[in-house]
Amino acid sequence: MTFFNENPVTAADKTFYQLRKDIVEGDITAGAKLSETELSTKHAVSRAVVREAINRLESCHLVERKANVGARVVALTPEGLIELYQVRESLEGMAARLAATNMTEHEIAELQLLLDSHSDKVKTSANYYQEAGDVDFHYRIILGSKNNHLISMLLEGTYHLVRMYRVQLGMAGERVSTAFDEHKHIVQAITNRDPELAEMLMRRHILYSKNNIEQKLLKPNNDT
Amino acid sequence: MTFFNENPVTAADKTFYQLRKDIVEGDITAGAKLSETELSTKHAVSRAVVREAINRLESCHLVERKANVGARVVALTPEGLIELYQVRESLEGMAARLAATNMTEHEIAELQLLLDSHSDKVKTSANYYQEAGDVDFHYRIILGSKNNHLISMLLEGTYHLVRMYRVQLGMAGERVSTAFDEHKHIVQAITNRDPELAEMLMRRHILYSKNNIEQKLLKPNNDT
DNA sequence: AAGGCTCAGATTGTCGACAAAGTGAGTGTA
DNA sequence: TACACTCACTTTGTCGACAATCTGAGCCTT
Repeated sequence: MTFFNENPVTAADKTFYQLRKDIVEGDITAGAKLSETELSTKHAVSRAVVREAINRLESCHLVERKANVGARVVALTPEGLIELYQVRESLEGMAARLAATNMTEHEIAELQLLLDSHSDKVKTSANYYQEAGDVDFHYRIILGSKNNHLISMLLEGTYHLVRMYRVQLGMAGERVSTAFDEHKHIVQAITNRDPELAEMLMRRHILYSKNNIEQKLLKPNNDT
Repeated sequence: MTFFNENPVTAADKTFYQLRKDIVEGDITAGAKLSETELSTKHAVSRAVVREAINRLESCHLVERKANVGARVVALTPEGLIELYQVRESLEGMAARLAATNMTEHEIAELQLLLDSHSDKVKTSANYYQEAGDVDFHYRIILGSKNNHLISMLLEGTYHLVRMYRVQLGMAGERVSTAFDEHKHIVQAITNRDPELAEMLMRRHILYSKNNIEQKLLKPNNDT
């Protein structure tokens, strides 16, 4: 999974990417305090570098910072996840709308190919899809919007948070076959250059995911 | 015009707010280079403080930074403005939708009052409205969504950029009376607790503004 | 015992200096 | 003249130390 413009050139970059990875994947536990001195010794860099990294994490809404007190990793709450999906619905819906007009024929053809390759895998190893394929699909449509603000908001902000929730609340490999069908219809709308339908289908797609997650969160004691 | 959580407690805060103001209002010209040493002497703080301020400006998409080269104020392009309005349409549409369910009766009543007070002013001094009233109106609906991600995205990011375009391309006091009617209808939909209509009306409202701006940008030589 | 105060310890905020990388004028060569 | 290289200068990146602020344990007062 390769993300938007990730070539660490400076020490602050590397520290930022490393910390982000640790937070998203739960190696740094949610709600934990980020001590600047501690992190600077651990990563063998100066405190200034760590401070810059933490500032960037704050911009991504992955940590919260209070003046003269310090930074904490954000807490994972059901409400936070719902809020995130509402933002996704709005932004990715617009992305799909724009993609329907702005994607090149070549890009659409490649999107079709991606879907075809998933078509096989979804039958064999179901959990593969949700993990990487789903991200890849949404990723391409976001880029296809050609709207730089939209792209950076989603790829530098929202998406890492969504992944943090997914990884740490352990919600992978769900709703696979239906989600795949929804993807197919979205691509169809984009192929037909139908912006309004593409947006509506994308919004429905994300809304369904949200409802699915909401259900799980409201009755979490079904696996005992 | 009071914005979201603006109490400068640290030197970096003050420098950030000052620089943001200077950039948005054009005192630091668009595309200009931000020299760390120069700014540190001018604002009488250390370079570390200026660096933190610039990093935060980058998070707001007000400046762009290249490693080992420096930071420049973003350029103002017609395309950039269009992109911004597309994002606004999407996010503020969702904000209106959420506000229709999440605003309290009291908040709605105050919104009505705000509109009534504008009703007078729009007849007397037309340019007042666009300047502060419009911002205030959208501001309240954004807060009314009660979605913290949405709120911070719009209030810390998008809105300052929009204002930068407005101030520097000088597009105030336009489309006032029609915009006012649109505001009225949006409030009506929220009062009726009709999320879908509220979203649709808000999107239309922003779309009309976008089209209006687009027209002006495409034929800018109508005032000679 | 409950509540407020003091002060030492720890943490963050700020600073100036050094290291590393980029920039551009000037020179030399074809 | 056009092009490429050199090298000094400027700017950014990183560092360790000092100043300002917060935290919490212990003590005092009521």
